[in-house]
Amino acid sequence: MFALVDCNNFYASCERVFNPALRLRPVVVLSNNDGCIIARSEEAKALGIQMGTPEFKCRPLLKQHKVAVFSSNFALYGDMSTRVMMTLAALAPEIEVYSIDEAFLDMTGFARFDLTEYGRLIRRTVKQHTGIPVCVGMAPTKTLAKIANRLAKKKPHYQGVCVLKSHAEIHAALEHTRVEDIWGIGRQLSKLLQTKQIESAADLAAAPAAWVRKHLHIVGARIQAELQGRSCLPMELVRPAKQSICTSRSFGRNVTSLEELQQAVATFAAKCAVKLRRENSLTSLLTVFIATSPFDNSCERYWGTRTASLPSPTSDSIAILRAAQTMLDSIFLAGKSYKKAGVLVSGIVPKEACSTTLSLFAKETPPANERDKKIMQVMDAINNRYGSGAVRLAAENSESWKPHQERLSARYTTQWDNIIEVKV
DNA sequence: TCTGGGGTCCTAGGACCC
DNA sequence: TCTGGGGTCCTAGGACCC
Repeated sequence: MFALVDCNNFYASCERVFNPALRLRPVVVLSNNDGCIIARSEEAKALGIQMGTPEFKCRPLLKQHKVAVFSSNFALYGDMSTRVMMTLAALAPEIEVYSIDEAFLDMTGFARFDLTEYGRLIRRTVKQHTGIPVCVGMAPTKTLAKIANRLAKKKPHYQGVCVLKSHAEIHAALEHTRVEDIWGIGRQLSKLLQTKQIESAADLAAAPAAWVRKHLHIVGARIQAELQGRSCLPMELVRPAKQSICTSRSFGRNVTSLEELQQAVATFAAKCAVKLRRENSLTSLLTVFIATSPFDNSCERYWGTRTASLPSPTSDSIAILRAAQTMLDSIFLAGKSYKKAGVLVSGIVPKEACSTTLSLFAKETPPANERDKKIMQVMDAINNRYGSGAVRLAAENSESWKPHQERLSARYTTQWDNIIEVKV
């Protein structure tokens, strides 16, 4: 058996934990740059506010119902996530952290327990330790556990815990689940399935296997097997190293000058390098992109992108930044209003794998490499102790392009001097 | 005025190898 | 009339996830 534990309206719930007055009010959380609504409390959902709606489009509604609106505060959500996961890790032999607000638990060996009762214990414990409400779904495969979790959330009579064990329970759940609500079936595949009159999860489970394999490929075949109770997706206990790392932002206002783009790209490049070092990885491929707004109909959209391989794999902020700046120069077109930029590193290799690999043509000699490595170590150490941004490269600057974050709550759990902001 | 960010996997097709 | 068989690697594009 697998359990899927999923936090309810996670970002909105995080804001509520530290501001109990919000318990009686609808709450929404915005995406970066205060653009779209990406999390809603139950009350906000009841008002008809849709996921992904631009904030400005529902501003009157938000105001009318006195909705509490927050900028996204990832320092807070990330830390709260860690606390939830640590609590869950103590409640099961194995845990797979699937996303910031979800984890699979291995329930093998729990057969002699009352699983529903155990699910309630999980809910109570997470709520007590962190203040975050969660729902629990349990079933013989991950895909079925996802379905169980969805029912636990949607049907009040489950009281937050749904266990699908017997054939009858599973079949009833599949009949009440539409194909587009199955984990791994998105908009396109749903459309295809509709044309074949496959509308419920039960229909998909019963569909001819050869047809599924041909049109939904290997991924769809796996989903079908999982719906039938054959487990194909094992627990993944260690997170594999990332294959690519991207840092990108929409700008708070239009940016036209190369200088401002250079500052943005430098900031993103340096952030990618920090993420790489945290992963103990090196990159060998760098992509830089800049883009105009997709919503501005007055001019044609420009998406400038360039990818280049680096002379040797690196996680050095300075080396990555230099390469990124050169690439930016080659895609910059004067006279355009840029709304977004980003840096992506790929071709990632583990640090140990190439500690001794030197480039045949590299300009820097090994002593210079060693010196730069030490600089990065010192920078990381200072930033870990005194907060990120305590020291940074001079080229990094977010004065002019900084995204909007006008309704940011405090970093209640990661910043000492923010603790006093707690209001009861 | 105003519309997010960060990932993964799979497939098909082309280039290339012997 | 007629031109093998079996691979790998890379990339672009599409689909999906949170």
